[in-house]
Parts: sequence; structure tokens; C-alpha cells
Amino acid sequence: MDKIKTRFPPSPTGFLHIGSLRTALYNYYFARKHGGAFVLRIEDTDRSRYVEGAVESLLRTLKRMEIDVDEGPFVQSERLEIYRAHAQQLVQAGHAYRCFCSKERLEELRAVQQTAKQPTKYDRACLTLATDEVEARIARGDASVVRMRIPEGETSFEDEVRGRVTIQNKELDDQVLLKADGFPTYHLAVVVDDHLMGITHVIRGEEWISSVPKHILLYQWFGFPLPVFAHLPLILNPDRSKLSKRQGDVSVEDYFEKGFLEEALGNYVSLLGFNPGGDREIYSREELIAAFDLKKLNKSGAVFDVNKLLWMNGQYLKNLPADELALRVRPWLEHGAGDVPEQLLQKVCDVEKTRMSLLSDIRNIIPMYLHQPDISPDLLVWKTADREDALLQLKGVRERMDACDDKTFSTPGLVEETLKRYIEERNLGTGNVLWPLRVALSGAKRSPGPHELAWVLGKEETIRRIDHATSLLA
RNA sequence: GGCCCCAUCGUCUAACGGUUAGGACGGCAGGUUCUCAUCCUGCAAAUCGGGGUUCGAUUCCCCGUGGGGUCACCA
Repeated sequence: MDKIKTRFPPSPTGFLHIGSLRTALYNYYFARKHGGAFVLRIEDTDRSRYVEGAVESLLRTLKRMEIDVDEGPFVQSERLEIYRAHAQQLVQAGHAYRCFCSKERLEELRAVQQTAKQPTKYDRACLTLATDEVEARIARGDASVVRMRIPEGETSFEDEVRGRVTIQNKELDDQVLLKADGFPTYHLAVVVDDHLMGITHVIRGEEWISSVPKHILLYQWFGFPLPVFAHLPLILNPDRSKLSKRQGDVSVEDYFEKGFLEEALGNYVSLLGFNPGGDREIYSREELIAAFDLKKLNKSGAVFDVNKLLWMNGQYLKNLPADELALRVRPWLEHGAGDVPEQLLQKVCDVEKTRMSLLSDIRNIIPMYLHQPDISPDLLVWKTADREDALLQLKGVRERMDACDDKTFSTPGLVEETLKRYIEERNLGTGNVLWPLRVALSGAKRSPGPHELAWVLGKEETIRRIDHATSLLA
């Protein structure tokens, strides 16, 4: 049996679309699971869409997603001779023919057909051109393309996710295979390359399913064995149309910029249209590879739910060790705050990670740990107490904090113990003590607990902040 | 419009033809708690409609309806 090979052709714009990411992931999973190879191919046969640096950008993104390429990137624009020869072969065999029709004529033809509510198809005006006339016009330098000569009958194929799909050949247009500029169209290039590169499984988006019959014809004409086809359901906007810009972010780079983790994005996207079997939501890359199965693919489109992605991202953040999180959060710090000491950043991550859903959340979180926050004196007062009590409690707790040794501040747990013991000993109200203390340290209505804040800030700063709060109440 | 594809809670999904139709996100209500978040518990929430086949249909078939994709010298 042939070695399993899958391939991935990103769109040549340089950005990786969310849908493309899933396609890449599935191809990668499938290849990995079967000990096969994952091939990267750049389909840059449209010169008008050329983007400088697109390939480098794509490779960077794939690398970030830890999708390892086994072969390639193969670049189609460097293989023009191969496609030309194949097109020529079809012309000689009578399966394709030269067409000299101008774009203007074709547009006009289409317009007429459209108003007449006819299907828009090429009228085969050039099909009957005599061989010597064709040669004469080519010699004269007339621009021409090569078109498929669609035969009568019907074409069908087996799709791994949809089953048998059949289409009448009369529905097919005499598709252009080789353009006037000598570049192949997608249809020619994909068939030739998939065969030459030994691709055994074609896993791609559903938007391609209607062009498969054309490809089948090409495979037959060339005498190539068919690969296995698996067409994935589309990823949808909330209104159920094909996921597109305009209704939100569609490139994985957009999500990186927002502060999503590569592994969360990969995990989430993998589960759109595929279910490994259990009731779990969080899967490691290895688990996904092990569970991946073409038979487990869904047939219907899936709405991309940013909300659930946000939740999943939070899950991943929460489960990251503090030192790891600190590393990954670092790029989001403002330039001025770039000198946040590593140890402080790790502590902040440790106490804040259950409150984060994006890496970029660190930007809103970090200031209060770097500088004494503004405090509204009224906020210092616990709901069942008054200013006098707040002042009293702050003074008391300051005294106790001051009496602590450095070891107490070495873990949040020890600080917490100390506070609890203090409250118990004096028979104080928990809220009466902890609320003003927490506000004194954070200035915020909502924040981590006072013991966590004190641990992050350290003894000296903790006392300084308590003193500051006290001065506001006095 | 032609052709192709699809159809379970709002969303992602599970369910050998036999289940009180399960889980997750979100929502709501509680619990833990100094606050928020985390965590835990509970609640509401779905088989598009109509015909068949069958002892029995979410599941198989047909029709309808709805949605999507595609109809380039773009991929």
C-alpha cells in the first residue's frame, strides 16, 4: 500500500484563514496518525494575486501552530513547464482544445446567457477550429487558452464524508486548464500535482466539492489513480453564511493579536466538525491525532462561536504554570512596563490567571501591581461597617503584617493563615478586616484576595499601601 | 435561477432502529467566599414539516420547507 500523504494549499494571501487552519490541522492529524507525510504546496498560479512575503508569513503561522511540514513547500509558479506539458498531452489526445475567444466575448456571452436565464457556459465556438488554423494563430501570436472538452454522460465519485456524489456532465463547463499567460488554473495544477506528489488523501473545504467531477475527468484522461476525497463542512458566520471578514476576525493572525493561545485556537477549531468521541472538550495535540478519523467528520456546517473559544482560552490560561504564563504574557506589556521583573510577573500571573481569558488581559491587570492605585476612601468601608471601623481594622492588620517575618510572605497560603489567625484571635468580622485590606492593596472593587495581593506586593509595599489607605481615612 | 450538499437545545455536539434524547459554551438560580474569578450543584433549552418502512424511528426511504455552497483565463 502507498504511503499515506496529505497536502495543504493555503490561500496565497499570506494570512491563514480559520477554515484553512482547520483543513491544515485535519490533514496534518491524518498524516501523523497513519505515519504518512504532510505536504505543503503554494498555489500561486494567479499572478494578479501575488503578495510579497506571503509564503514566509504562512510558514511562520504554521510553525506557531506547530503544524510540521514534511515535504515542501512546493511552489506551483516554479512548475509551469509541467502543467504546460500535461495540457498539451490532453490537447493531443483530443480531451482539450485551444480557445482564442477574448475575455470581452466571454463576458458578453455570459451576460446574454444570464439575462436569458440560461446556465452560463462556454459555447464551444473554438472547438471546431481546424488544426492548421489553430497552429497558424498560435504562430501569429494570438492569445489563447486550453479548455477541457467535457464529454457527455455523468461523473460520480465517492466522498469520505458525503458518500457518493453524482453530477451530469452537461452541468460542467469547458473549464480553462491553461491560461493565456501560460499559468495553469487550479483545476489542472491540483490534479497534476496531487498525482506527481503522491497525494493519497485530499482533505479540503466543501466549497471544492462541485469542481471534483472536472478533476475526476482529468484523472481519467491522464490515467492517474484517484485519491480519496474528503470534503469538510464549512465554518460559518453567526448568520450561517461562509465564514468571512466583515463579520469578525477570520485569520488566525487576528486571533493571535487578540491574545488567544495557539493551543486553544487549535483545540477549538479542531472540534468544529469533528468529535473525538467522549464528553471532553480539552484535548492535547497527541490525543487529537490519535482520535482523528475521517469517519468521525460531521456533514453540516459549524458556526464559529467566539464565546466558546474565549472560554476555552481561559481554560488553557488557567492550566498554564505561572512561569510559562508569564513568558507568554510578556509581549503584551506596554513598552514602558517592559521592565516588569520576571518574578513579579510570575506572581501576578499566578494570582490572576483564573480571571484571564486572553493573554492581552495582562495589560489591564499589571498597572495596579506596579503603582499605588487610586483609592476612593468610601470603597475601603465594608458594607456592614463604617469609616471608623475600616481605619481601626487597617491599623490592626498593619501591625500584624509588620510583625511578620519574610518567610510569611513567601507563599500566599502563609499570608492567608496569618490573617485568619489574626481575625480569629481578635474575634473580628472577616469582612471587616479583609475587605478594607483588599481595597487598600488593590484600589479595586474586584480583585484577587488580600493574601494573594500581599504576597505579590511583598511586605514592604503591602505596609506602604495600608499606610496610604489609612491616611485617606484619617 | 441551474446543479450539488446539509438539517438534534441559541451555538458546538453525543445517541448498534428501542435512552427520562447525553455533554459543552452561553443564560438563569443556588453553594463555597471579604469582592471578582475559579470551582461545585441545580434549572430552562432541541430531534424542521408531512408521508411511508417497521412491533418500534433522531436514526432508513420519499416529498416539502429551510439553510449553505458553486456556477471566472480566483484559488
